[in-house]
This record gives sequence, C-alpha cells and structure tokens, in this order.
Amino acid sequence: MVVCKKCVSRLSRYRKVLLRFKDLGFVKVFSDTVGDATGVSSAQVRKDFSLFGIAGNKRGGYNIDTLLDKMQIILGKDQVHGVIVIGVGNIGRALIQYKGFEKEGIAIVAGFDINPAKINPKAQVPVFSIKNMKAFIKNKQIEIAILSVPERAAQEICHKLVDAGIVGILNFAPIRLQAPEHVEINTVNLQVELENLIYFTKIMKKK
Amino acid sequence: MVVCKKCVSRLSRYRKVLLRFKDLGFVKVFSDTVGDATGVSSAQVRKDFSLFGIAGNKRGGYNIDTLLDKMQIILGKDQVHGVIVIGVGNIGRALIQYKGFEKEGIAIVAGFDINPAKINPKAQVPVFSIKNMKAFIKNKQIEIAILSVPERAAQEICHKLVDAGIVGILNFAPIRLQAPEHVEINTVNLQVELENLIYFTKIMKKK
DNA sequence: TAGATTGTTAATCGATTAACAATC
DNA sequence: TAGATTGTTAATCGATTAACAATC
Repeated sequence: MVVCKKCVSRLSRYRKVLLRFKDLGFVKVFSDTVGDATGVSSAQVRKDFSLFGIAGNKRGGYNIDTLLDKMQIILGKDQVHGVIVIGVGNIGRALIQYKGFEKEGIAIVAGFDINPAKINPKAQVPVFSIKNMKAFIKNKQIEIAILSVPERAAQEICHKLVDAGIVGILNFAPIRLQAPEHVEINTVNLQVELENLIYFTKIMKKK
Repeated sequence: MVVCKKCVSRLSRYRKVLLRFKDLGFVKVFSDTVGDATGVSSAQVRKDFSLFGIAGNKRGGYNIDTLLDKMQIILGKDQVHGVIVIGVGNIGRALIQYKGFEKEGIAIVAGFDINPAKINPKAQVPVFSIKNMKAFIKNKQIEIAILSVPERAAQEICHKLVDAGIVGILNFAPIRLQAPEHVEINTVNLQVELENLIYFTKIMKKK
C-alpha cells in the first residue's frame, strides 16, 4: 500500500486525538485506543503507523510523545506554513478571520481580491489587490493557497497561482481545476455535500 | 454495486456539467462527454447512470433534458429544502450570507447562536437563540443542519439537533460526531485538508 | 447496413480487515 | 513465564475499469 490522501487524513485525525490523550495525562496508547477514538479499525491504525515508519512496542503499545514527535515531522509541523486566501468574499473572509490554525503551524498571511473595496493592506491579515499576488507569492515563498473566488474566475486564477509558484490549492469553487501534475488540489464543494445529505435523508425516509 | 456517497457526489457533478452543456445549446451527450467534463471514466458514468435507473439510447447517447429531469428527482430538486445554520461565527455567517444555493433548491432559512449579540430575528436570514432551535426545527420540519459551532459545543448540539428531528448534518467541527444510525453526517475538516496539502507538497519537493 | 454507443459482465485494482507469528 | 499487543501477510471486500454483446 502506498501513501494516499486518505492515509494522510487519518494521520491528521490520529494526531488530533493523541493531543487530547496527552492533555488528559496519558503516556501511551494502543492501536485499539486510537482506533476507537477515530472510528478506524485497530488493524488500520497499525498499518498506517507502519506505513509512515512509526514503530511501537510489542506488548507495550505506542508512546504518545514519540508518536506526536514523528507525526509533527511527517505533517510538516516543525515549521510554519504561510497560506494565502484568494477571493475575500463570504468564505474567504471567514477563513482570514478564523484563528484556529495558528497554533497548528498554519498561518493565513494575506488575502487577495480584485475588488478595490476589499483591499486593506493595514489589516491584521492584510488584503491586497490580485495584481500584487504573484510578487507576494514569490517574495514570501508561499506554496499553498485557498481559492475562494467565484466559479467563473477560478480556473484563470488557478493558472496564475501555479505560474507564481503555488503547489497546493484548497479549492472552494465548484469546478474541477486544471493544473499540472505537480500541483495538489483539494476541492471542498459545499453544494455537493448538501445534495449528498438531501439524497441520503430522502432515502432514509422511504425505508 | 450499491449507491454510495461517492456515487451521489458524482451524480451532483454530472448534473452540474449537464446544466452547462444545456446552456451551451447541446441536446444530447455521450458517457464519454460527461466523463471528460467531470474527470470520470466513461464506464463509470454509464455505470452510475444505470445504478440510478437512468437509461440512454444505444448509439444515440443520452438526452440532456431527460438526464436532468431524472437527476432533479433523484437529488430532491423538485422541492425546496430548508437548511439551518447552528453557530453564527466566521464560517456560519459566511454560509448564511452566501446566496449561491438558492437557485438549487437549498434555502438557508435561519441561523442559531448562543451569543445574544449574534441574535437578529429581523435579518433577511434571521438569527435566533439556540433556545428556540428545537421549536423551529419541529415547526418548519427542518431536516438538515449545518453545524459550525466551536469543537467543544459540537457533540452536545448534535444530540439536540437529532433530538429535534434533524437527520442530516454538515459538520464543520473537527470531531467525529456520535449520532444514531439514521442520521447522515458529512464532515468538512479544513485543517485536515490543509495538512493534506502540506504533506503532499512537501513530498513533491523531495522528488 | 455499418458503425458507434449503451449496458452489463468479468477482470482488475486498491484499500480494508482478519489472522497470527513474533516478541516484549 | 503467560498474556497481550505489535507488525505483517494473506484474505476479503468494494470500487473501478476493460471488454464486448446488444442494438439503435
């Protein structure tokens, strides 16, 4: 088995519950404990750990601090990752104002918008004109961008981002972005999520 | 094969591109066309269609209007679904203000918050106290809720929602919610998405 | 008719789980 | 030591793709 998106997402979630366990004063955990807390089978937990080169002690489980140290490195938590937000509309503004990522090594460092009324270089998280985007990305060596522009603008801006050096995009526009192989794109499509819920709740009622 | 989340999500996406094709004046499509536009294999498209009981014409492809009519029904677009937002913080407010779902039969009809400062029953999308949540849900027969409260409050409110009759939850809190079998939960975890991008972009650089 | 596309079956692929030897 | 848990291999499960008969 090779490292896939799902594996990394599970790793994120393992880390989350391990931090909580540590907070509660625990020192070690078993694959079973972590599995229960994350809704994953214990076999899956062990397999994931071994996939990422994380070892435990037979009979002794896993030491939480050791796990967290390893995960820290794997998930790049040993450095702060600057992230920019393109499109300061409803969603974009929400993400810029959200403070929850800071302590997790993810810093939203700037927003960009085409609308002059949105621009505010003096704000805590400054918002600049899209014209300045490329220079900013190159200058600060930003690698990851959150794309929250209207659908019609998304593909063009995606090209510009890639051109400027962005290699990871969290896309909120409801389209499949075209980008080179080396660019990683995760799309969050809220309408699809809601339609999914509507479908399954409708089905449920029929039963 | 049975209908799974992925299948329904693909159906949503097929519908999206079909609307665009129709807009462009097309009358019929082939599994290949739809596949190309959505990044899915043509075999998958045909399989999905047949799974949802949608038939085409051998040699003649699929009629777009027929497809859209069928999908309309399957995805519950023949009625408006009222959705409420619990927690009017950054994300919650963004969703309440977002107007994009309206024409898709998804209406955000109210917000709820525990903070009196957030309450505003006169707004276009009114925001009420959480105390009124249960009565509202029962009264308006709301089935779907978007949960955008802080992590620590999420599980308790989830229980309350289910108790009031909610059967579908779009969860933005970074935890695995516990709920009865019949309740459908989709979780959007932005931190996990970003950590995912960080991991894969880091890997890419090593190569 | 000839050619192209659907609809479905069988083959493949990948991910998850079961099982158990290794071992602390 | 005896018992419990890891780490890994084999088995299973489910989803995707290939292939092709049916047919418009």
